[in-house]
Amino acid sequence: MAFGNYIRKLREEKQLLLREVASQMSIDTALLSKIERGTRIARKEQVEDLAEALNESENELLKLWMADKIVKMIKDESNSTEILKKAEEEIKNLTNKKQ
Amino acid sequence: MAFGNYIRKLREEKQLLLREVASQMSIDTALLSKIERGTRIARKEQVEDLAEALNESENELLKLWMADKIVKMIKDESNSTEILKKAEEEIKNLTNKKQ
DNA sequence: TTTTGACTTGTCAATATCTGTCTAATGTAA
DNA sequence: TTACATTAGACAGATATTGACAAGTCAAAA
Repeated sequence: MAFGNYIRKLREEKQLLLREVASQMSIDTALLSKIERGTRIARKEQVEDLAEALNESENELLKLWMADKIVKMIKDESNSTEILKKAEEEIKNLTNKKQ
Repeated sequence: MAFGNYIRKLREEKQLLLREVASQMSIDTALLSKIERGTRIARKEQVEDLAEALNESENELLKLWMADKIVKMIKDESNSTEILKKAEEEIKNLTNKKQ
């Protein structure tokens, strides 16, 4: 499930209004609406604020948010899976080198 | 191998100079130098030009270039592998839905 | 039906980031 | 030294992102 849909679901489960959450995040309801609908990408600090406002794990939300950004980036490529595989491979190499 | 290192290797194997390749790409040598060293990210058209100038597969270079962008994005995250896994999962869902 | 409240959309100015080039510096081989 | 390849830093212009506002839709209540 895309990041936006996910946080909308969370918000609705907790029966919070856009304006309540947006206010806690110090942003306009319009902006939060767009984030939930996926027409705007949240900034990292906003994801952190969201975790706070929704009482959810910041790490987990950040993870979904980043995954979402990756998906947006490559979803229209025919070889998106290969791209991810290559990225994974590179990451593995990096972490080995780091040690 | 990171995108920049890779195209540098290709260029050196073919014994081409920065200024030769850069000229074919219609950019400054300084810019190509930075791209090869990874301090600047190439634009998509530049990758296409590179494929042409180096006589390499455009698709393959684009794939490596995108993978590189993903790596740059998440390499400092402790859970980078999880992020990739999540992205892969989402991509899978998307392609199923599309049909 | 009007009103109300939640949400959505389009637009805009301000800001931030990116882009490519220029110049000067560094490295290196003859 | 000289000549040439490459790199670093700084800059202006181009492009993208940001958040807010105002006006819109929609459904339920009055």
